[in-house]
Amino acid sequence: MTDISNQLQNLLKANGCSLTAPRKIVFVALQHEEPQSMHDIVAACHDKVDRASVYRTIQLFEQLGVVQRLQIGWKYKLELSDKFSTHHHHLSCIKCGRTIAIDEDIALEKRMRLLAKTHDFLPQDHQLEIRGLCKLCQAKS
Amino acid sequence: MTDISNQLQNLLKANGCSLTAPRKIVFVALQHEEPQSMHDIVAACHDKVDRASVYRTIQLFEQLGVVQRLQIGWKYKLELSDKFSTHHHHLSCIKCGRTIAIDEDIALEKRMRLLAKTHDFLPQDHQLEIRGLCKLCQAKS
DNA sequence: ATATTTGCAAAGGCTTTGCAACCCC
DNA sequence: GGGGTTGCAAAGCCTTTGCAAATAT
Repeated sequence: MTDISNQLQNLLKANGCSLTAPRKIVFVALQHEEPQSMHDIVAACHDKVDRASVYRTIQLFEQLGVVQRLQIGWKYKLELSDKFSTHHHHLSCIKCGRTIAIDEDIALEKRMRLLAKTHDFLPQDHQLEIRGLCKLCQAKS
Repeated sequence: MTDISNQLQNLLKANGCSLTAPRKIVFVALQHEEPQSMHDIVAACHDKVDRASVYRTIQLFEQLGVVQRLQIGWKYKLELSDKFSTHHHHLSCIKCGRTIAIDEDIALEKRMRLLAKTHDFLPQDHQLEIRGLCKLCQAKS
């Protein structure tokens, strides 16, 4: 068992749940470069996990902070949260719909912490989406 | 007619649409301190605009950049976009669900522009959500 | 007069739920 | 054995669409 799925198993166990075969399959399906729609994930589990179970698993994962929802344009997508992948932000192209992940930026994170502090807010996690045109789509227009 | 609804009318006109009574009502419903769910907006238009027309109007407004969707926790909400309100970001409390708007922060915006630039990305607009505990909920725990 | 917009009702999708069978500890 | 899980099918939402009537320019 890999480190990461071990971590998942522990997290589940700590909450009285177990790492079952269907959950493993959903977890693997989530390991994808770009954020995916629920439809994508169901498709990626095709014939192996029932749609309802995928929904239930995603819901559980979200409660445990394994997965997070992103608003990409007009629809939401899912991806592993920071605990299970590296912290990053998104550039999403309004033309081709592609999402580019960008690494964490220390200066940005610092500034955000400061902002939260000025509002007596205790930050736990955050999400940044920059919408615009990607390099390829700029070239096309 | 106020400046702002004049601006809306011009924008609609420029796209071959008109500022009808139902659209005005939806626009007014959108002028709310916190981002609202579709359900809230339909309710705010109660008995005056049909649900389908609210959906059509919101869709149109989104295409024209009047309205934007936010992912607040597990559901999306709607609010007027920067053109029709001041640019800001959100602190959303994972306990009480309240959303606090925070003003634009020059340093942050600058940093984001830089980030986009390093990725040859042409930014048009962005959205930041910081999740955590608000002052009141921190006090409670 | 013509094109746009609306309400109503019905269709379509997406998501959740009830329940019996199944699996894990 | 007992609680957590799953698949299946059905129910429930949320959202979109077709169409005739109403409205705007």
